[in-house]
Amino acid sequence: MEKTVRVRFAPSPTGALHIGGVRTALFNYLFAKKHHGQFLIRIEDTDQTRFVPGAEEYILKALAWCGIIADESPAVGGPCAPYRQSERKAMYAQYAYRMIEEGNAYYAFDTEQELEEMRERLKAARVASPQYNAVTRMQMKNSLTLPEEEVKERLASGAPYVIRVKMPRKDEVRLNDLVRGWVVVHTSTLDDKVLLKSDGMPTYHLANVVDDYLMKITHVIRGEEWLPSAPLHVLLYKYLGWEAQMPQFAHLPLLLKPDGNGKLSKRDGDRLGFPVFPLNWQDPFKPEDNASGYKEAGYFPDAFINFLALLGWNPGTTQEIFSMQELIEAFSIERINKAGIKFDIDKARWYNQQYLKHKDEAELATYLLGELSKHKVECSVEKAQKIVRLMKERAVFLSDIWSEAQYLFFSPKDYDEKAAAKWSSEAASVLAEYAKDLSAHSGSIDAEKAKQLLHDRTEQMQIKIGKIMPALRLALTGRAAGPDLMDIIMLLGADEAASRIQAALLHLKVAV
RNA sequence: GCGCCGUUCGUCUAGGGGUUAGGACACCACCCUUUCACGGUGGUAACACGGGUUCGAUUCCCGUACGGCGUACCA
Repeated sequence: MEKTVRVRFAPSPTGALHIGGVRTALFNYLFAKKHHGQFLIRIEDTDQTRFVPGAEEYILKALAWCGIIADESPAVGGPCAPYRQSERKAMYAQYAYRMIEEGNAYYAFDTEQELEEMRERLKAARVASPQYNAVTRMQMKNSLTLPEEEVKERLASGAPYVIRVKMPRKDEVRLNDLVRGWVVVHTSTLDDKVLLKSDGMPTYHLANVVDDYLMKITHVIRGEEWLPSAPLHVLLYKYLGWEAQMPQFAHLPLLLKPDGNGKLSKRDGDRLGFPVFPLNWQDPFKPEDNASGYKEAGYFPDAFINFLALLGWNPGTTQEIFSMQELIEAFSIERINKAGIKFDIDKARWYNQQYLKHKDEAELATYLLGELSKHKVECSVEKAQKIVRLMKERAVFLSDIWSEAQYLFFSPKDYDEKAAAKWSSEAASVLAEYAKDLSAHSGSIDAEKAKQLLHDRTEQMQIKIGKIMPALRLALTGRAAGPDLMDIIMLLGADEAASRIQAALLHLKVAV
């Protein structure tokens, strides 16, 4: 009988949740749901110096916006509560002590300065890997080098210490990563990582292993930046006697900068003009860390998720559009790629456009109505729906609908320069007559009628209808492009259309 | 530096010992159209390099190059 799948997303509350973190959460979620297991959120706040107020709320809110809901979390609780490592502080030390008793860890008393000196010394001696390890630890101040009496005294006096893992000098650790296959590392290349810090808090390495064990995690799905320390974690499971319960590992490829080198960062977003976070973020300490989010940029959560899901994973078919449910059904770890992914915002835009196109018109109309009431403009639901139908096929974002629709409510203040340059006296003369036709018609007018009037007019004046269309658009909207003009006249009404033409005639006369 | 991981069109990717190397985004052209967009059709464009193994390698192995990550009492 297979164990119930239990996976976790374990962010640390140091700021906004990066898009890469969202993807990691998503893959965990998809995997859990696919196997009818549980997805939990655990807050890794063991570094109190990096704690940022509001970050945890942000993370939870961001995931909720994405539709990633946890079965267990600090917010909803669960059988393994608490889900904040700071609240689990008392649980970790015992495991570190156990490792000391069994000879797999030791106390270390070195000061920061002494550690610094050691690194300098090793660097000067051109040591290949300057670290606190099986050979260098014998020159440091720890329970392996100090007389037993002195160790006892130091501990009794309350002197600060850390607990470090005693990395074997000559051994091999192997782990079978679900994405990468067998990874073999020699312990001689690993160092004596700190397990328990001098403030009594565990480091990530200890906390994550202890909690994953206690929370019965079956699969650890996390970013590739953890791959180098995975062998240490494997060793910890062994030392703690939990080998049989050790979760399987899957290390995800990283999201990389669109250009240049390195991981995708906040700076890339600022520089290239796209969000790197799901939601807007206001940093309580550093205003320069404020960031814009996909939500506020007008992306739909389902489009955003769809886009993210196909970064480093693919279904093996040509299907591109997936609902969350479809993603759950299609997802498998075997189809996760190994190579890093250069981030491409164009694909995200395309996804958003696809989703916008298929959005319910009533929903879009509600949005438009909301924007309108913000600007104190009256508009009926029916009219809003008509507008939405017109605007949505050339929109990528929700906000495009509003910015495009504005000229239906406010007459143009200025005119597109390129289009204005093509303004001809010929078109102007037709338009002057057409405005009169519209005025004569007065009141509401349908697109058919508007077209009929224009048709008659151009016929009578013997001018091709195509010649004056751009001018008409310019007069009516101030723009060079947009939806069908007759529909626009219908929406505007005959009188408003006529007066806009008059205004344009006046305004653009100079430019002739 | 050292360790680990990676490398198919510009980007995301499918594929895998014998294929016209497939799809999507972006780009270009044409069609549709009053314009823009949508839509449709078509197009440009890729197996990093060098050695093996093999009848045959883009696919398997080894190097090299390039890239990524790690190398904290950060996660």
